[in-house]
Amino acid sequence: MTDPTPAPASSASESTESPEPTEPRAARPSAPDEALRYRPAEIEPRWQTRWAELRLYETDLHDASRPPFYLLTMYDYPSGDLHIGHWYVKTPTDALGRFHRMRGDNVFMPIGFDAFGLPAENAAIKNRIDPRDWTMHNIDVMRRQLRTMGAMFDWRHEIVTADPSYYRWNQWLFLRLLQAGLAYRQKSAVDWCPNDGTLAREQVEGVDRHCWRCGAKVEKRELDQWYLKTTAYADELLDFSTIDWPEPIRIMQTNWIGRSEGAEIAFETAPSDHHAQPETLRVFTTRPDTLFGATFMVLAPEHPLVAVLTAPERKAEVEAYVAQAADRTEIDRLSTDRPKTGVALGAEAINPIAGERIPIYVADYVLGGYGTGAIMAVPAHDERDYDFAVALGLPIRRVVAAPGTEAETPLEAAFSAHTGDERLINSGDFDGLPADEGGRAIVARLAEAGRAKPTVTYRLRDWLFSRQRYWGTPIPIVYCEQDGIVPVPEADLPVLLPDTVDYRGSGENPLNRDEAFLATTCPRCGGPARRETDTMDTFMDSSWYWFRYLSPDKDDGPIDRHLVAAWTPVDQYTGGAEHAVMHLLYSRFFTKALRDCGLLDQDEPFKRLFNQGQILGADGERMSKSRGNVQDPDELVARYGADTVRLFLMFMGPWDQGGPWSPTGIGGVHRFLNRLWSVAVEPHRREPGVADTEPADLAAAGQELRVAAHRTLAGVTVDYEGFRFNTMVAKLMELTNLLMRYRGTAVAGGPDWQEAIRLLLLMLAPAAPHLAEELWSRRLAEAGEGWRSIHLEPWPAFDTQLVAVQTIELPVQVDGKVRDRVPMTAGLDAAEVERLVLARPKIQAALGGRPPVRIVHAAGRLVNLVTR
RNA sequence: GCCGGAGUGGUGGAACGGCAGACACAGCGGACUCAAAAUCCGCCGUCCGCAAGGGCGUGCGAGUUCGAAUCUCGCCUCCGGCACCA
Repeated sequence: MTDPTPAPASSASESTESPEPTEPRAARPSAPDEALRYRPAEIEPRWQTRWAELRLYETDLHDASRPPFYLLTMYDYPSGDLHIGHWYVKTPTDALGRFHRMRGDNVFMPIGFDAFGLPAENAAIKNRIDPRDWTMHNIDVMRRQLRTMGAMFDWRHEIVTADPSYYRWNQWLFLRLLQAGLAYRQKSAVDWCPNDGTLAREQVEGVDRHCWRCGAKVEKRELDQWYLKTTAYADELLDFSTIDWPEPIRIMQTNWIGRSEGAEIAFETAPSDHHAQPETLRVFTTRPDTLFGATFMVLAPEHPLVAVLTAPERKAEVEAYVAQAADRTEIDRLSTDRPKTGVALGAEAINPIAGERIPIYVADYVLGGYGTGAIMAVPAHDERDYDFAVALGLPIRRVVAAPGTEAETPLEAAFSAHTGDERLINSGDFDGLPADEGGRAIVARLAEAGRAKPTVTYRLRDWLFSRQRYWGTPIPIVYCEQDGIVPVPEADLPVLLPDTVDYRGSGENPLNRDEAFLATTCPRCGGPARRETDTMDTFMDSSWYWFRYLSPDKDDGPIDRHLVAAWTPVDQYTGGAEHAVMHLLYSRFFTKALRDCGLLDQDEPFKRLFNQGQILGADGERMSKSRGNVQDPDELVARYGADTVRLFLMFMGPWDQGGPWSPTGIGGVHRFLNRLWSVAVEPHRREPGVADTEPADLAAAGQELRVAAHRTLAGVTVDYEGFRFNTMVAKLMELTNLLMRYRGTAVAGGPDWQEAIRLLLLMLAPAAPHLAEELWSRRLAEAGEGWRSIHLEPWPAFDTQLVAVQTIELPVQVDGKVRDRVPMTAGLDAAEVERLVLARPKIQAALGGRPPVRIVHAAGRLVNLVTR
């Protein structure tokens, strides 16, 4: 999704020098029969075709006989080709879906493309091609690449957001939000990228404030913009109680929303020669308890009262400062270690509780966009105010002190500790009150006079929704000289994006020059009107796409209420954590907004979320064509087959961890599949050079196999449930290695062997679907049974008798150090265990004649003899 | 600066209060081969020791516990997010 990978620069892949000396398909003269060799290049396309013919992955959304399981993976921006990172997200997700399906769920796993967005336009400008052609071509390439994964995507439900059949409903939904009062237009300073136009706050990254897509430095510009009222849901968005999401994401969203409780306090300005009229200056503070310590006030440079209150003799300096603040590069403005600057307005305000007159300053450390854009400055108890006061030589008055602190002890830094024991000082009637209580009392006293009220503010801003770009959903609005802003009637949707665009090599929106698009009539008065040329942020597309997947062709509404009720919220969503505060927050907002528009009956979009890690380039940097560190999966698939690539990605490490890409080890996974193949296909064969050793006890060996198979099954089941694919693969390797040991002996081919192979294939089916299917079909044919896809088999149940531990080797510690391992039957009582343990010579030696003063039993796991 | 996450063999990792290093990669040795490749088998934290065995080991330092890679506190390093939010 919204992958910022730039347009394909040049034909990329210089043939990656593989560190593997392995050549998997080298001729093996010792294998006489071609049909007995594992050849993924032959079996994988064959089964993919067969599955498609059988419509194996076309989910019947109306099948009520099985529980629905909506498995969603973030759709992709069609940047032109898949890299290994796409496989890293999608193939374990597919394994999870297949596992759920075998467990009896009706799994729906759709796929689509986030097709609007800037790279298409950048490519268009650069290469003089149509963004639509570029996008659609890329989608074709990616469809083909996605199919090589062998994933169970239901392609009948594919979505391409740049298609009018999709974006028409963006427009329809926007009109509903507008009706509901959740969309509005406002002129305001916005972050502006010279290449990419307007950026959302979230799209500006880093200390130097660069564009998240192109990296260019972001400027400020005043524009009329469309906004969506995300802030209306700030409190509801803080509630995660009904969803199971990773804690880091919940924390990031919580911080992003940034709720603070405090009070709004109204100060009056003191009448002066140049401004006799008192003005009200509202401030927001989280520390009303420190009101008596306010020794000055600060307005943000954008504050409307700056110009009003400035004394004539201060005018030049104040205006210069404001202008400088506006121009100041964002690097300076945002750097927290920059010395505080500011200038006095030459005006004073009156502290509403103390009656004291305090000077008013303008300073850029106060933000125009937060709270009221003005603060009461309490240097004694706020670090920033302290720095400012020191820089300008302003008074600092302590009003809160810990018990036992001398009230007049000079402060060397702002005192903002909060243990609950602090008391008010220098605060008139309020002296001696605990800080919390004092704050409430001060607000209450002011509230009586209408000069304060408890207030909550948020860091979260409304969603800046307009983009000055061509390649997006046109906002369905016209501007009429008579009627002003007029929504396009539903019946006239979609407002189509014109097919031909005239780029002139600039990032400026070509719609602004497109007369055929611009000129229209007012739906209200029929007079001449102009169309809105802004298009929607592409996060609009991704804010509801999972609803549309259920009924992508529905042409009388955006969503199918029945299917939505039956299938959503999404049961499991997978994708990258880079969307923590954008897509994942907008989607939650949007779901709630649609609910309040009466279109849905649910509060959250995604019940459960899993963030897989990110695969970086071999250099540890983000994979991108420009860095030349992209791993092409096609190359690996050609060499090893899709199943090996899938399994390798699962085996690399914990799925949520990611890490730098390294193909080291893929050969090991491939060898594993070859071994698995050979134990299944040629159980009786013995490799040249292997000694002829029959197990001494055939029955015991058989039992060992059965026990191992069932224990593997028990473990693998838990691993799939917990997304622990790496240990799942390791367990399958262990079982295969055990089978390998008995290959070519009398155990091979027997019932226990057959049982182990059967379970092994079923366990492997979600992860390596082609190989499992091939071996399964051979097995059925050999047994003379009719063919049935392994992917329609139920997940096997393990035998609890076999899984239960019969004998153990109990580790025995003396004073915490392991000294021996004692074999015994499981489940012995403590006395018996003790007797066995103490009889061991090694233990006696370790005790050295000292009797244990205490014996700790961890039943079945360990015994610790303590002599101290 | 604040908020997250992570530090375990040569490497990816496993174990998540109870046998540290499962499973792999790389390396070393062997079998097979005229030979090589492929395949199969074995060894593989570190130090002392011929061995048996023992010492030391999970970023550093304390602590809790019979017992800590795992829990607590304080540091260090790396990665991600936020960044004057009053």
